Amino acid sequence: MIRLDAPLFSLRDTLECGQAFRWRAGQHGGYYGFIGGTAVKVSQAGDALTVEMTNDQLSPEIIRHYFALDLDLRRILESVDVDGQIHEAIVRFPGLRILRQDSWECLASFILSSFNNIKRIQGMIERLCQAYGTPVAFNGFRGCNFPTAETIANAPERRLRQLGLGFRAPYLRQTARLIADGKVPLDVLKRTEYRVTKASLLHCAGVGEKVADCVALFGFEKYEAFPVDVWMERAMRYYFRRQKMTPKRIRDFANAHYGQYAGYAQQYLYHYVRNARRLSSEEPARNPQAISGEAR
DNA sequence: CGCCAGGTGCTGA
DNA sequence: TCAGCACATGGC
Repeated sequence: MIRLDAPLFSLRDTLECGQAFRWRAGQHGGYYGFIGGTAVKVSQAGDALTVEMTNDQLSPEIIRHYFALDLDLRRILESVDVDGQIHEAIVRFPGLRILRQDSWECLASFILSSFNNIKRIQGMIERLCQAYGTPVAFNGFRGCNFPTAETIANAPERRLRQLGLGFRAPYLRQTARLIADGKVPLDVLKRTEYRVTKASLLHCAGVGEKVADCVALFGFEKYEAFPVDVWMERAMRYYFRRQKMTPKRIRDFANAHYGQYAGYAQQYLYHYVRNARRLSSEEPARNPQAISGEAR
């Protein structure tokens, strides 16, 4: 068991804000999931973060890095706290941090996310892991870690469709082949600047502007990235009112408005409009999912 | 039962 | 460059 000091950190908001799809809440608090292929149980009490795993395979440094506890979140939030709406989101969900996920898993996951809902994305990924990942166990927790690009690249498209991946099956397979063959070098893209990383990701099948930004933000620490989906368009009505909104205009606006950590602002707004906007009297939630679906 | 979901790729103007 | 359309599937 490892204990870490985790000030200004919310495990729940961090794991349930939709950036990662494989964490599961345990029966008695805490979350089960994987860090770097190791099965773990993570729980939080106050500013103390506890990570349980088989004979402490992961170092405190690895864990601190995964949860981005080394970043000065207070300073980041101050830099994006530029208007009433983002301020509300920050006040409502302080401690939400952007994880440092495995880049391949992140890329694959967000290819599956397109034109889809989070519940089903989770199921698809789970079945993919059970079919092609390697089994890992920890106490009563049994799971499979995420399959490699090589494994997916060699999986028959028909089998992937049987897992319920639908029309995304060929996209995932083709992209897995690109990664396995080194045509898109993920390790290099960690070190390149945002524009370069995103441009490279756009070569992958099933990766458009939005998915590329998600992967840049969640898998490559590119905090300028501002993924625009339907929820973000809803949040942006606060600024655009009746003006014509296109994803590109929204991204340009966000980078100018929030600055170099626009991606952090995006994640706070995303979580906020999906979970807390209904607390505001000005605009009642129209989508049922925002009320009953994944709300607490 | 219809609508919606962390969109992308393709086509034709 | 951009609007319009098909795309698999399941939760609600």
